[in-house]
Amino acid sequence: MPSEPLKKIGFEVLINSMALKDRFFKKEPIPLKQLKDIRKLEIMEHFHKVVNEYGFSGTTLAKVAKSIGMNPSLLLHYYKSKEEMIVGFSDFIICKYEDFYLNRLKALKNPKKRLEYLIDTLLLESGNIEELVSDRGFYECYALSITHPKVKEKFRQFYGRFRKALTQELEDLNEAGVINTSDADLASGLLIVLFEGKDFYANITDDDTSYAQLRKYLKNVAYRILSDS
Amino acid sequence: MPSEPLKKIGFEVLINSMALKDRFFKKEPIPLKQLKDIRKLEIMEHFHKVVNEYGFSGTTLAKVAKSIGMNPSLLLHYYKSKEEMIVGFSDFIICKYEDFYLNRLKALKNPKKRLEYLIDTLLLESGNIEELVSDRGFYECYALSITHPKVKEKFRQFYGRFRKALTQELEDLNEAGVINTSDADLASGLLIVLFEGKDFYANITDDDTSYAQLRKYLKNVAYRILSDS
DNA sequence: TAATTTATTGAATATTTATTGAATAATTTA
DNA sequence: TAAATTATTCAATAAATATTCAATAAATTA
Repeated sequence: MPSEPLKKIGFEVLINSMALKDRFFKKEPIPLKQLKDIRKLEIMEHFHKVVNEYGFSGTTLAKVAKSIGMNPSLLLHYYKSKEEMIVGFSDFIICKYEDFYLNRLKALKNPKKRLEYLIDTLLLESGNIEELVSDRGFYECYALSITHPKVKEKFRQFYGRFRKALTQELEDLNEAGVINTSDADLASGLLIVLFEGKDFYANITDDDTSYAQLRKYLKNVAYRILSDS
Repeated sequence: MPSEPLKKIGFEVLINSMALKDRFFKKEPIPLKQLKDIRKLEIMEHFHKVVNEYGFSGTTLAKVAKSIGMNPSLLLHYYKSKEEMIVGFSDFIICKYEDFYLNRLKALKNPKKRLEYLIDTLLLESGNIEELVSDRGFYECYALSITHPKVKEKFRQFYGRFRKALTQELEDLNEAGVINTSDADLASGLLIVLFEGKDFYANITDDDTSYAQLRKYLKNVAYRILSDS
């Protein structure tokens, strides 16, 4: 029995629906409409892999295709051009971040737990989401966004949402009495700066224990600032 | 009269010696040994220009050569390969940063002035060194450093020096009584995190006044943390 | 089942790429 | 001045690039 088609599939949906991919790999029949989205996701994942290793400058359609075991021409059946793939990749990367840093927070209820989780994920955790290494793909996109209007807009929209959500969260925590900050908007800006600065730092040091100490210190700094206006 | 040849010219020297370049543009005769270094600097400056616009992926020898008005083959006379140009470019970028953020500090004497200058340059100033826009070239190099051992090492060395110098500076300021921090090393780490986070933020917002407020807030945060252990 | 749309392959292509080597001009060294 | 080194230009090249097109297979729709 074919599962009903998803109305509008973005990466948000697909990333969390590994069931589809499983069926794909088990060679079970998949409706075309879903196949399209699975293929696009598959392409993005391997694009990510290749960019992480070679950067945009070393990422060719041939390499991506080979990584999937797919005919290079097929890539251009799902993405009209390499340019479109790159823009799509920015969406993909941003989606991953948004899912990890925002959507997870929504699950927790207890204010104190929320605060702890928030600060720990943002400041105490090291490096990158899934892997231990820094995510070159992300910084490639960020660098691109500096001159690429479309990609820049995507980043600005994302960080706009990010900051807004953080501000709201801080206001809630304020209300709940677990922090005490007079300006949640400024404080959320500080958190993002600390967060991105911390991730940046991950790649420019090889002293793991010193870096761990620094993150602990950043956490304390955040608590100090948040607990007193 | 030909000026005597510089013993060992790195970018550090050349960047601050525009006199040589002036003579170059006035078509005055220049000794070969100096020409070599001027040419290499010239190539790096135009490489920077092109990378800032197109990223590494769009930067070709042809474009760089055209930007200078130089024969493409001549590029490879001064840099053996494109790879060597890219590695040289990382040096060039790091040199610029080091000159701007470290060497300038050494000029000032009065402790209070030094503190002000330090925090203002690191946290209050917006965006990038010379231009108003973020420096794509810098982030291209940073992204490259994630997978490129040589470039990574250059970045680590630089930030190692940066942090060490900051720590020393904070200890001096501590001694002079203008700040009061129990761990200058951790505090210097915090400053770098704030600094890089702030620069990162420049490109992901279009609200100039809000960004200015945030930088002012970061400055205050830094003073608060530095003035009390 | 028939018609139509989508998926996939493979070959072909025009352009661009970094790099090389030969030849000439200019400059330095002896 | 003569010899040697360096700067510069130009033409050539081999490899790789994204993209296109035609052909076939599979799935959807009618």
